[in-house]
Amino acid sequence: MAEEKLPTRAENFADWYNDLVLKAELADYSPVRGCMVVRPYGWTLWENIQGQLDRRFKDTGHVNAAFPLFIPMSFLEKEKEHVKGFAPELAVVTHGGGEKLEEPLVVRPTSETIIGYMYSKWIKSWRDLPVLINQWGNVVRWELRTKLFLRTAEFYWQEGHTAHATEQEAREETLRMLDVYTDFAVNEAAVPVIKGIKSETEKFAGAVMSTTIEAMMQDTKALQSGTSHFLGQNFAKAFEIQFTNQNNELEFCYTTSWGLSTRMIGAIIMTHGDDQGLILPPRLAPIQMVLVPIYKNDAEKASVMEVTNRIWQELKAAGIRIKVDDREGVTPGFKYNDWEMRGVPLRMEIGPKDVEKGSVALARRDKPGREGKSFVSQENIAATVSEMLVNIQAALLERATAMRDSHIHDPKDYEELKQVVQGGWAFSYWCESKACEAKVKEDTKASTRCIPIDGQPEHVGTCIVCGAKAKRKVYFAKAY
RNA sequence: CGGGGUGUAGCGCAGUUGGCAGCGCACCGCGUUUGGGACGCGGGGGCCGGCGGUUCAAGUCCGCCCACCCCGACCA
Repeated sequence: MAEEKLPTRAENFADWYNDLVLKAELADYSPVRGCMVVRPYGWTLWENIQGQLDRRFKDTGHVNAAFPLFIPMSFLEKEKEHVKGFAPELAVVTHGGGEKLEEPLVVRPTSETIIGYMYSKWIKSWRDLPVLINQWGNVVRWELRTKLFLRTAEFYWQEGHTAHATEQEAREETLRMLDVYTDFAVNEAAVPVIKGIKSETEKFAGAVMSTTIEAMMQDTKALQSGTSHFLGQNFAKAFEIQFTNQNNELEFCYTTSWGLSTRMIGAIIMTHGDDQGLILPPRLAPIQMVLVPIYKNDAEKASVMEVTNRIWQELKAAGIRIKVDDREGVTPGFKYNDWEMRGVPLRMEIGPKDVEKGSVALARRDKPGREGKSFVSQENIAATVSEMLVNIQAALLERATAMRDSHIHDPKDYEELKQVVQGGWAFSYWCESKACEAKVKEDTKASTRCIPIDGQPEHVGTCIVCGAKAKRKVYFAKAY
């Protein structure tokens, strides 16, 4: 049961986040350092995320499969950049069945290698392509500093792995899946994101090009919320994923990979939550509406519960995820706070006065106090509730977008850039040199987040750091 | 892995010159309550992070170790 208040976001955003995750019962610390236990409420949220993504993957022609947790160490070593990137954070199994293993097994940090190996077995002809497979699973990366959902040693995600005959097709796939993520984030999670391309230093180990969706949290830090990589022929060459083309010539495939993890839950928390607790977007919320019956004695209870049950049936039949909080011995006020902590988007109260008047009270989670409260007729209640959930979903996206846009700046010089990244993002011309990127990081702790795909200026400009000619603009921001 | 901090009931903490291990919340029982975090009465719960030392006596003093948290370097 949730109890007591959270620290405010202004006081201490990090503590607010941690406390909220625990008190809303999304997750808990595990006895294993850096790992988390996802509790039923958090997992149901993840299942809803999975459902929406999986639907989109199937709609774009992908199928699911499952690959093993263990990967031979030698597989990782086959792609030079890949192993360099992941070596420091690998968990390695050296023993099995009481015997030392001949070759150590890596607990997968991602599955490009083992899937590449399998693809080389499965792909022979251009007729076998494209291969469009997704896997839902867990991976392990031995992180030094962890934070629930945002960075844990083990996390849950999906990883899509595709193989194509041509570079163009693989590049299109990379961007198609980035669009899927964008559509999901914006329209299901109500998290506004900017899609763009990662710099050379920020890209995935082994990729030719990494793309990302970046979201701004309420502390203005950036959160990479999903990534899609064009891997070129790097993994195809490492694992000999080859096919015979229509001219009977042997060619290497072009591959992609793309992933979105339980980190998205962190994005939702830090995008929408307030000082009362979590606020969940209705489309993903495990419980969309909680119904609190109110009564003083048995007579009132009988009449209130009659109406409560009728409305419960009606809303359930309309497909609304609803819970009746009929706990005895806790006051309605306690229940309000309890469900607000858990972020349930809408609350309905039914008391003796409502029974009398044929009304119910509705309270929107996104608008605290009187502003979010309304009294509506019991007539057509399913339509009223559905409409309100749609409105809440839209209001969350609108509020988050306004917050983000008001914290993106276009600094006029480097001095101003150093200022703005302390409390927002800078959108500036950049010459795309590692030196300038490193200088910003050194001076401000802000890194390049992405070169956005949309919204690039028509004209060339000058790099905000060194003044050299720059074709494109990039976002600089502190990041999680 | 460097710097700082904290370890006492599920959580948050107090514990004086070393002298019976406590408080608040939570939990259990009974009763009264219930439209914004109710109240009364009763109750259960401890390897005081671990190991060693000093002492008649250690939560308290000393040494070593461990764990976790925060800040840095690395990251979905």
